Amino acid sequence: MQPRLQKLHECFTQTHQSEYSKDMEYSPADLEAKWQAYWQTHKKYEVRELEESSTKPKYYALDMFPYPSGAGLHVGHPLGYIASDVVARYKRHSGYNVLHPMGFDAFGLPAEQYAIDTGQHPAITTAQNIETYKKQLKKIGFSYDWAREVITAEPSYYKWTQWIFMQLFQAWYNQDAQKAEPIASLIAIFEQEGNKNVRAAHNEQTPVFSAQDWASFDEAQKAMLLLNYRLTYLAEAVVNWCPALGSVLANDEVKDGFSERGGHPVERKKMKQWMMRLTAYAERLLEGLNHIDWSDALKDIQRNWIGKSLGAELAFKVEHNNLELTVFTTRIDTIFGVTFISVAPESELISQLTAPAQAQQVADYVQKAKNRSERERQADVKTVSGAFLGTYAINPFTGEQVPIWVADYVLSGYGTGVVMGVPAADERDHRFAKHFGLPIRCIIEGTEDLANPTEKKTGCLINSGFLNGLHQTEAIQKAVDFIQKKGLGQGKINYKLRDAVFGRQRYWGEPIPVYYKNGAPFLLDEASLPLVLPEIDQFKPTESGEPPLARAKSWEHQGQYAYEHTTMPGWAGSSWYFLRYMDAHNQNTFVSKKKADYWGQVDLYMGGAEHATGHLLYSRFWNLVLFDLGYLSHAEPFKKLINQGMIQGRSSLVYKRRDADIFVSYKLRQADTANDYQELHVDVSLVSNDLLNVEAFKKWRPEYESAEFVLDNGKFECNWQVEKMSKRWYNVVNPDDVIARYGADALRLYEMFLGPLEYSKPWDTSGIDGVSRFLRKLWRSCIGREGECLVAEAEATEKENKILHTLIKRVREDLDRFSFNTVVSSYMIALNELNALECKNKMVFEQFLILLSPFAPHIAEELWQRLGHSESILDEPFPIFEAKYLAESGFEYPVSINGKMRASIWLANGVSAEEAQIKTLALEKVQAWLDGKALKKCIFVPNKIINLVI
RNA sequence: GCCCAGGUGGUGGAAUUGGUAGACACGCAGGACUUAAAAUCCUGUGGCUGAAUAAGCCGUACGGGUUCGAUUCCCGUCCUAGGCACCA
Repeated sequence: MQPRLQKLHECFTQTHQSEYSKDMEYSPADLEAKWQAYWQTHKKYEVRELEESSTKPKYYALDMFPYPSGAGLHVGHPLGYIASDVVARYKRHSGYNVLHPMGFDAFGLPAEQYAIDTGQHPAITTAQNIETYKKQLKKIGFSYDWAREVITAEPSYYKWTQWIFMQLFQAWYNQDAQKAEPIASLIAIFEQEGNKNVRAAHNEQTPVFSAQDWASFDEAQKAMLLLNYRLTYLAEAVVNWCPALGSVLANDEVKDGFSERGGHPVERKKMKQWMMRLTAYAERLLEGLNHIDWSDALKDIQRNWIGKSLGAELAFKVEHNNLELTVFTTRIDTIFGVTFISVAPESELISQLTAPAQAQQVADYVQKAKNRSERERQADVKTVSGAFLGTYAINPFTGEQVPIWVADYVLSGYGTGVVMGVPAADERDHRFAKHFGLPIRCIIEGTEDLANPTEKKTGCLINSGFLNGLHQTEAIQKAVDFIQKKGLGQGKINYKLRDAVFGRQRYWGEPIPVYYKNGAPFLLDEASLPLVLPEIDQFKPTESGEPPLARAKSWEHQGQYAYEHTTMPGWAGSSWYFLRYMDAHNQNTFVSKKKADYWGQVDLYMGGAEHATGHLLYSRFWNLVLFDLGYLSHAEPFKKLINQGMIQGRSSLVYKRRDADIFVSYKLRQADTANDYQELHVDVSLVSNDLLNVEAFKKWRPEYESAEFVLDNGKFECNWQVEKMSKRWYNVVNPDDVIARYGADALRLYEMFLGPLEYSKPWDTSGIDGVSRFLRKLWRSCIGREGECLVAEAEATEKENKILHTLIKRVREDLDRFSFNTVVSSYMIALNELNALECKNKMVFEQFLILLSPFAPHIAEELWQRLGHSESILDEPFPIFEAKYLAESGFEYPVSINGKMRASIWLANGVSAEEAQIKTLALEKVQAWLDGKALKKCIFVPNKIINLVI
């Protein structure tokens, strides 16, 4: 614990452990340690796969495992863990065989950056951080089966990450079968007929060869050709290069031209890289979303990222040339509005398309456009630039001549890298045409008089030949039919999704199990896995810019062939860890088919939405590949997924006058407009209920030792604001401190009580008093001042049963819809009501404790024992709701007049509408409101409401 | 710019299918117990008018609409957070 908190903490623990001995007083520190030790020694959370004869259904509750950072956990991290633990425990009470594991995503940049700075091996830093995390997690009382812990950086784990890489390498995507197949079946086709007729996901510039050609190739040539088809392949590609990190990054690791980790600038660079053929699965990744229970928001993020668009590809002939330009468009219906064609600056056709007179100008422009960094291009999206090539293409629909331009708004990587310019229907084309004075031809009815015709994008077509009068969908259909009949092109689906870069020029990652022979990559034997990360003297790149692994001494395959020097990215290990938990110690395979089939899909996956386009996409991809190859029986790994919100910090702010060392209490500052104030963040541990502990503040900030503090009514009030929990704002709250003061049960209850799981909400430590009070109240309801048990066997009264069953109903219903916050409040309501009745019924409290135990397992175990049980509460069946206890003989109806609640009336069940009306009208209050006016209508909804219209 | 989610007291939030808006909790105010404090318990607490624990008016971002009845459904506007962003 930080020293400044130490004092505060001592002060609190003193008051809490005052006059009573431990047996009498609710003392979370003691009983939580006791039960955590009990669970561990009795292995209460170790789970086994069950025999087929067992009737217990399985349930797999999973948390996104953490990257163990040096800072340790703050109270925001366990939010999702607590929720999934509540579900895991609830399912266990409900008779499920529950798998609830935890592990660590242990490869990653921070440990490596630290290694570069200090020379400390990242394995050591990582191991230390994992220890800290585990200690913190264990204090919260999770029901994790630690015997199944996985750590991605351990050779026994990454052996299988490498093995999966090998499966991807040895597979190709058969588009006829719509699935991955072993590469052997592709080689068989090549031997038979070459690659002419193969329908496979492959690289663009794959040469065409015959069976004879294939037979004549040597080993290295064959290896290079097969790379064009493998699901993981080595290719020259434009990648996101981050000079500060010395590594390439995947698209999801780059945000607005900066690296997501560290915020360093990222450049586009052409490099030879290991890639994953993610695009082969674009359609299935999209389609699979329809079969899983994820939030629509998250599915939308993935859908947008995959970016499917339906369109058409068609060829424009180039004048005085044999070339054809193929364009991709989603609006082929606007073809009659084409007034120019533009190609991307990266296009290899430019030199052939450029007229000699324009050559210099075009070369200059292309050079300039290529030199612009990704960041520059993104920064001024609105700047229009381009150059005329001096040549023309022919619009196949009209036979018209249209000029060909090069323009940097055209992306080489999307579609065909050629755009048909329709300035009357597309904003970018419009901007371009305006800037260069190209003609704009309106082709949609009602746009002729608009200053900017692109404001109206749909409507009846005009000036469009045989498409005139048609609407968008019909016109597209007719135009596509036309180009297909004429052989000009065809309907085409396009995806934004790109293949994922898989190599990283870093040390702290899984070595890629590949060596090079005659320049071609070859896989290691399965028997030589794992390929262990070699020791190196420094963790930096070599002087010549090679990745750190190039520093490894005599690290060669069979003593002669160089190993691959890049390592796998952070997402490799996390793309399959959920499978390893099922069979964590298997030495023979990554997961046995039997166990994978037993546990099947993850029933509940809890984690942050920030992984939407990274981890959650890559995991689905690997799972699909393993499914295709027959290792798994389910295509989608995560059946239900919940994104917990972020816990934000609640920062405390004080105000200091700029002209002097004078701090002024918040409200006085607000009233004072004459002076200018500086706003300062203060550590939230120095503030309680927005009141600053001035003496503690002076100790924390010695430079203000002699500053003046202007108090308001003897108190110094702070302002507050919600922002990200971060050391920088001094608003980080450590769960260890909260547990030391209130206990893990209170922490668990409070995190759930804060609000709906999916919401982001601020952490306000003062609110935890409420749940802490609730737990103490519960304790005192069961345990007397001498430590004696206060509850006894008795027949429960009608009222007690009603309270209990109301609670059972709410807890079950709310847990089934993952509404954790309302469950906590229903515990409070029930306890308040039982206490009002002075209930001391043993059965009622026993049932209450079982209902509570998923949220507050320690106190539930302790009181369960003190109520006379020798067995743990963990496997007690969850209470069953019985409607008979809630039955009422009537209902207290609210009576509203013209929709406003004015009175109420108790009516027996089964009362007729007529009788209800008569009785309601007889009410004095109703008579006063009627005031002689006629009743127009009476609405009677049984057990809901009576509404009188006058 | 586009897509998506949301906007309810001083604060976190509740109201599951359109049916008593503000449950539960924090905070605040007052009281009891105590030498005192802590802890505990009790009472009050959306705003306005009012002496009132009489009565009424207003009130779920704002403006309309549908309905006997709208926090909930529909249309428009504003704001906040997230995602995407020359994707043809």
